[in-house]
Amino acid sequence: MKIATFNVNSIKARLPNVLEWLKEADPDVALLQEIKCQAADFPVLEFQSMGYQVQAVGQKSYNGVALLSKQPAENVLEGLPGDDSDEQARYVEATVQGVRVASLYLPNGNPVDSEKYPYKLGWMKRLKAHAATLLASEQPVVLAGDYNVIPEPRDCYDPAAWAGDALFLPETRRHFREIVNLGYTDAFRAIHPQRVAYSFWDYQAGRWPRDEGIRIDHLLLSPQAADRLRDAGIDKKARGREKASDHTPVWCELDS
DNA sequence: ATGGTTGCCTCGCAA
Repeated sequence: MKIATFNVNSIKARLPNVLEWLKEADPDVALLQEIKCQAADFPVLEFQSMGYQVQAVGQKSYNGVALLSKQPAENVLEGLPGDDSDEQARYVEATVQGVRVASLYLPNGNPVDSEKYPYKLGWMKRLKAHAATLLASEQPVVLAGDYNVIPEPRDCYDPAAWAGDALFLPETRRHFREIVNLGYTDAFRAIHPQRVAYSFWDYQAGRWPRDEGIRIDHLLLSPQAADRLRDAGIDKKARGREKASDHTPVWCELDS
């Protein structure tokens, strides 16, 4: 079972790109972030014609997540539990073939002296609480998406330059580590313990041609999912296309 | 040197 996550940075602007990637990568489940449209405006038919069912949670202009699956998505949960007043479209979760999968778009948090950083940390606390609840179910769980967290210095082309950024502050990394230490496995890091690889390259300042990126898109696996982890990787090809997103897909393969 | 780019769909904000 192949599960992939991809921050598409607008599904409307990226549709040909995403369809091409889907055709080549052929994941069983594709978790998308930053669709940047309302659910009603998501191009459902294009994905259905490729054999995918679509669960989309969106809002106008910003954020938005989707869960595409070849097999039915059951018990769909829209929105991260823990704050009914949070109206940002950043979370969708469902069960596909017995695996609980989530597409999440964790808040960026910049600038750190604004209300955005406490919102990010609050969202991470809610995610930790929910991740703990999911662990108690003892089912395979895959929490995938754009975490907007650089876990370690080696996941960044220039840690010093990012020292004060919301994606790399010690407080941010500590919150991420707390979720992992509940008992989750970073799929890419488990398969490639020594590899330096990135999932995001800024459009600006020639970051992509210089391979100056950061690794912020992750798949976190519960023990029952990690037991089945066969392979994982980052698809750099998508970032090199015309009209590319600033992110590239990250994936894992679970034994059936 | 505080640069530069993309997408939203407004004349700035978010990333």
